[in-house]
Amino acid sequence: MPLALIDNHTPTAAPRNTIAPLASGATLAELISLLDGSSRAADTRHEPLRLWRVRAGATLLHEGASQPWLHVVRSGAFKTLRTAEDGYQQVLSLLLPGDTLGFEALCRRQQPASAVALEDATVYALTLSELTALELQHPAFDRAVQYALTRQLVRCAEMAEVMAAVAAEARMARFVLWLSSRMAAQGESARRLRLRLGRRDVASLLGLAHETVSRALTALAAQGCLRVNNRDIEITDRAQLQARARHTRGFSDEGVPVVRQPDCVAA
Amino acid sequence: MPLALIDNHTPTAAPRNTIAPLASGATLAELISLLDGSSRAADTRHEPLRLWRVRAGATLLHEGASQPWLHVVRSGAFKTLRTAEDGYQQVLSLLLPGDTLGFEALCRRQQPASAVALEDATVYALTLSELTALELQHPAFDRAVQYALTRQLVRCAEMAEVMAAVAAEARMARFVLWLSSRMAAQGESARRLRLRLGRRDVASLLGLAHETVSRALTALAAQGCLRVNNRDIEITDRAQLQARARHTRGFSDEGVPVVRQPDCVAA
DNA sequence: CGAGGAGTTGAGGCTAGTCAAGGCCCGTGG
DNA sequence: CCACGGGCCTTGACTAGCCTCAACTCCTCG
Repeated sequence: MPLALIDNHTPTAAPRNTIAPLASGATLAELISLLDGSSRAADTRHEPLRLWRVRAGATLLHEGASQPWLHVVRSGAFKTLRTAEDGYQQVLSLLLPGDTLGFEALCRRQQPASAVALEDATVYALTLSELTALELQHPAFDRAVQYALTRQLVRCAEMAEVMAAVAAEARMARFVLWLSSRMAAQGESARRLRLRLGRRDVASLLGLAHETVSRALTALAAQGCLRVNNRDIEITDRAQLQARARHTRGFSDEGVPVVRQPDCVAA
Repeated sequence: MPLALIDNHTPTAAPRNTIAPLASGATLAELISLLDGSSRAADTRHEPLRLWRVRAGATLLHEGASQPWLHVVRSGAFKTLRTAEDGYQQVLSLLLPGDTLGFEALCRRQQPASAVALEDATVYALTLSELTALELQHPAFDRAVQYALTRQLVRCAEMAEVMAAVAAEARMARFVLWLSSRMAAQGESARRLRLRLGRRDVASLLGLAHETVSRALTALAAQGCLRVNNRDIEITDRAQLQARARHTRGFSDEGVPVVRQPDCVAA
């Protein structure tokens, strides 16, 4: 059933189908290795997994819609966003291959956020019942899903740490470092990376004005930490970039001894 | 239950055992209902689940330690924090009953953050192998764990939205509303709530100066949104508080009715 | 070629961080 | 018993960083 969902981000008519099923056979083993980050190409069994191609700019998930589909990003990138009642679009996260999409529906009736493809992408598409059935049949898949979910929890805490930086330059530096580590985890270069988001989206994600994002990037470039060309960033001095990331306003250094006490428990 | 227990935050030697096993028999059904938020008291089978009592101020999880224990908060509250190399303690999250603790170890060798009890608490304690065994034996438990993990993902996105508010007063207002909704989900009052964190911890969590937190609270109180007494907060005008939460700098309340979609489905 | 969006840069005002002092509540110890 | 000390919280004054507004350039696309 070739269902063609149409994105609504253009006030004019959407010309082509921006989301379409992909015929290529996808194996469960590939999905599992994608979820838990391992690169093992296990069994070659040919499970009938649904695969979708999503065009850049298309909206895969619609905020507020009760969405029956659960996704895992296979290639490409997405941003999630919530639109306030005044129309402001708050960017909430950046999703890369291996990340889950729409699993929030497991505990909420409606999707809490929209998901928009930042570039052409492919995603696995499962229904809730398919997910539970696969989990029951394949314990390895079950663990892989848990692995992916907890990994995203870790990512979330990392982003909280990025956001908690008080100074704009530090926040920007932390975000670049965070993205770098994510790219490294994907097997891509940790030095040269591509900002998939526009300045306005980065600003929204970091809670800054987009002019401040631009200024922070040029400032970091002027200090020799980065080389910036539009959305392409090269980290030229990682150590100094990390120093800038630490730099909270006023709190430079304090020798606070860390108390290390084991609150132990008898087994 | 009496809530005004004094915390022993003395950095000197911990006198007594601050974490101790609890003999009370805990059922798997109770844990499942705790995880997925339902209140059904299902089967009365007496599974030998480990239960710990944690004194206020005690550190349940140590950052960096390879921790074999996975926890689910049964009562009380925790904060998670990461200490930077300069000694600054960054508060990352606030955990309440039903939240998981330490599951990040499922995809990381080390605990990414410490967890400190804000008040006397009880937690379930499982080893990784016990978790997987229980999940294999009891599909309901497996789904409950997934439910809890995705719920925490949703919470994480909510916190990102709180943090993304540019104005300090708006950020504070959003945090109070967020906490209120969490307390309501716990079955407690959404109007009168108790900040479990000190001003300094709230400031750290929100990325503000603790003086700013204090000022924002008094400002919101002066506007009639709140009544503040130390860590006890009463929401006196929820509508105005929500208006303040929307208030991003410059984008004041212009009546721009864009799209009015139903906020939530019944029950 | 014009339109429009994205990015950059500058000027100015105001928020919020910083430093400092004081009040309050609790603990300890004289 | 009260003085003392050390937290936590509050308030004030000052200042700097960031948001706002407003240009301008560059690039893409129709």
